[in-house]
Amino acid sequence: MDKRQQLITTAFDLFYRQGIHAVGINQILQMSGIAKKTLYHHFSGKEALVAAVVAYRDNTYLAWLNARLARGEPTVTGLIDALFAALDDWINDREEQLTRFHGCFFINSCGEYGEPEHEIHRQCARHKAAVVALLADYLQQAGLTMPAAEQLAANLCLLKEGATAQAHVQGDKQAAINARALALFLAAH
Amino acid sequence: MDKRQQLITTAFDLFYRQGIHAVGINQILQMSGIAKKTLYHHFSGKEALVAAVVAYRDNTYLAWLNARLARGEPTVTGLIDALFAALDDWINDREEQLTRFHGCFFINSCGEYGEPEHEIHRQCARHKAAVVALLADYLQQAGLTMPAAEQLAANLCLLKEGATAQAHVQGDKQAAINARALALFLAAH
DNA sequence: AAAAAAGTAGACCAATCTGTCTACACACCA
DNA sequence: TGGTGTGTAGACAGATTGGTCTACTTTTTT
Repeated sequence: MDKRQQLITTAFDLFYRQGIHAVGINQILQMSGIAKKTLYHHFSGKEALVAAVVAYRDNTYLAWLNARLARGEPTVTGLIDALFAALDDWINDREEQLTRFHGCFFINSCGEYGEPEHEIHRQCARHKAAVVALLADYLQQAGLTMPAAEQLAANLCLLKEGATAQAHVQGDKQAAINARALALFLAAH
Repeated sequence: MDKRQQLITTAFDLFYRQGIHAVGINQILQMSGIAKKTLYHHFSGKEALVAAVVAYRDNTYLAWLNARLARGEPTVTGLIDALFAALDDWINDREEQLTRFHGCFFINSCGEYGEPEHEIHRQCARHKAAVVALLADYLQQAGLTMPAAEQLAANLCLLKEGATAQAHVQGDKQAAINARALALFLAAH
């Protein structure tokens, strides 16, 4: 078990639940049982750890979403079903690999690094772009031409972000189901 | 020139831009030029100040939204136009009273107070419910019956949250325009 | 077998955090 | 006239922050 990876996953758990600035280095060290020197051997400072944590979540989330989309039918409605079924599972804590739902980690992080010029903020923006691109790719494979696929992917992500925010802030556990209905309605023209 | 109010607005500006936990009491005091004793005279501690800041933003935002909705035509499409025109103005920094756009303060705050049981989180949830209720009220006045008005209001808010998140994280300045197109399409059946 | 890399515990540092306190000033009102 | 409420500046306290460092051990590679 790689100590570097242990630090990242422990830090992610704490950051995701409590926010980044609310969690201290010592808390991460204590919870993971790793020495301070080891942390500073792998990371130049807290900011570097934060960047690594965001990158880790980026990978984890994209891999999960990709697997869930691949599992569904390769049609537009099939992909919409797969997307919002996945979202529903996440929101209702049926996906252990994503940790207990506390909203979107990238949106949360942008709340703490509000300036768009900040590197952490940029990383989050890149993640969101990757999600749209992934979705557009699947939609294209389902028969949509490129401008239409990108357009629909962006709209589906808008619904996804909205549902995620509502689920977290308001505790609306059915947000994904509602969003799916809107998405299917939209796709049906 | 109420010192209490000065503290709240200064704290809001800093919290909104940098996040709550990233801003210290002393920074707020220095920026507002107010003595520490005065702060602790008005508030029992930082948490109480945070709560007051959230309540302040709750009032400000609802008042602004109410004014913008009242300005529009009292029809369903007129309200949708008014809602997303307001959102567009906010995102593109044409609304000074709301401070430069840094996403939704309530979503950001829930990122820092992730547990739904936390009082700050609850305050944010109540704000979101109030927004939905305000919108439902206007939709009802536009002729919709109660269950339909509430349903549409919730869906419009889902689009609004999605657009807000996309605008902040990805810097998508046209998010409100896109969301309006979806909303109008939805309302037209 | 030796060298290099990765690990340990925890003392230590300067800075910063929230919050307390003293001592004093001004305004308002009974 | 005297009390109450609101304000000031800033020293101070105790905890915690991110980060450095020494001295030592374990693991891996050559």
